[in-house]
Amino acid sequence: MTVDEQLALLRRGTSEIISEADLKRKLESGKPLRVKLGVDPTVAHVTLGWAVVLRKLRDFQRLGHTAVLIIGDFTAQIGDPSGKSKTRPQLTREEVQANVAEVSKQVYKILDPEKTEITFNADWLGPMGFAEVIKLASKYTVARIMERDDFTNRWNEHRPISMHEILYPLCQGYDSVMVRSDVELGGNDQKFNNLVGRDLQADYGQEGQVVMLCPLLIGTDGKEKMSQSLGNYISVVDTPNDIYGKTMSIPDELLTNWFELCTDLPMDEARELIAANPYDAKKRLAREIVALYHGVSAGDEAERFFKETFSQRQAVTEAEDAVVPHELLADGLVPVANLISALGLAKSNGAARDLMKAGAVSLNDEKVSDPFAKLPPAELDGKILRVGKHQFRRLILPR
RNA sequence: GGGGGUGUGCCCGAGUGGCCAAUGGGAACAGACUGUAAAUCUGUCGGCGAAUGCCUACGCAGGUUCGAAUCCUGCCGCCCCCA
Repeated sequence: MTVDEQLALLRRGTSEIISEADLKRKLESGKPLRVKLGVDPTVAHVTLGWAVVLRKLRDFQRLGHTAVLIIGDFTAQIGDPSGKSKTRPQLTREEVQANVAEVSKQVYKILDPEKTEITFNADWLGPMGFAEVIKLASKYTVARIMERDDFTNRWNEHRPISMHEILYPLCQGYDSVMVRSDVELGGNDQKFNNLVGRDLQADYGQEGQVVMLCPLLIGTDGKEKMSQSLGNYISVVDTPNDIYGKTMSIPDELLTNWFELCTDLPMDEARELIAANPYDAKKRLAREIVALYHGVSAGDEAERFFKETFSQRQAVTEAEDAVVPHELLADGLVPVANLISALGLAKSNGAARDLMKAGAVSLNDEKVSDPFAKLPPAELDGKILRVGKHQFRRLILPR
């Protein structure tokens, strides 16, 4: 593959490359590049949003380069100032490692483990002395730090900015120095942080990294960036039916964005599909995404399930098994509301009853709208309990 | 260091002694419609409970009162002005 062809591949799904000339030069050098990606250790799932950059990273790997994942176990304690500036939960090293073990399984659905390095930034940020911190801080000016949107806005709106938040970009930038990254990938919201890395590397006598930014994937709510904390996400380990269904629920306006960032379908084809019929295009999108993480046949299967269940409204006949807890069997009649909350399908008994009143609960396609309904176990066994649009369970009696 | 202001449920934001689990808007969830889209309409929206009920909640801790989100004291956070 020529360098220009490589560039074309790498460009898809990115919004900015700083600078493309630098990237081209690095590719031409022929040496394997170290491509850095910062990872938040507090997340538990690889979402499609995160997958956007991971997939880009995989493109690099296919071209022979090395992915360098930096687990931000130290920086997580500070919390990225962007967004709502909420302090993140502090995790111990052990918790972080357990988390990382779990998440990396998901990450390797996309990345090639052979070409992936995983490092923890507490390894170098943790032991730094105050003098070293001061030295690092001296490399950057307040004026430059304040260029960051989030800081500018908060400053103008008289909202607080803590000193430690100002150091956050420096921590991330220092990571780049420590791993000697050639390229750093990130979402658009990481532009400032990643540019600090590029600058700091120069200060430490290294060649500045190329900064590659991907647009943020809008979540299933159609409004905010996809994120776990907002609950508007699809995880790559969601079941095929869930991935398919959640994808079908995104607003039409997101189609172009999602095709570009979540699939490998050529964009000309995607645009044609969308122009022809958004609904059919969305089905194609959903099928493509399922296929990416569960295989082509899973995509077809999910589409069939969706069509039968939602388009044709056939009764659902297959669902995850759920055992009726034996304590609910004690007096011979099972209160349905309690069953629903016990199975985690509603937050509380009260919430379950609210759902029943609203007509959101059914057993084998028959509505159970009496909030105090109690049924003999025999009438539950083997039946499909449905709560809301997309929660299904096949009820099993304990033996 | 001095002076002023402010702190309410997921968010914004009313509420200045009882009728307040707390008006309104947004979000969220559910129902109808539908393409599990959009738009629209309807319902729910602190927890437990079958319930007239109980518990928890209006920054935190105390106090006044028969009774406080509302009054008092102290503390904490945040903002503004001055130094």
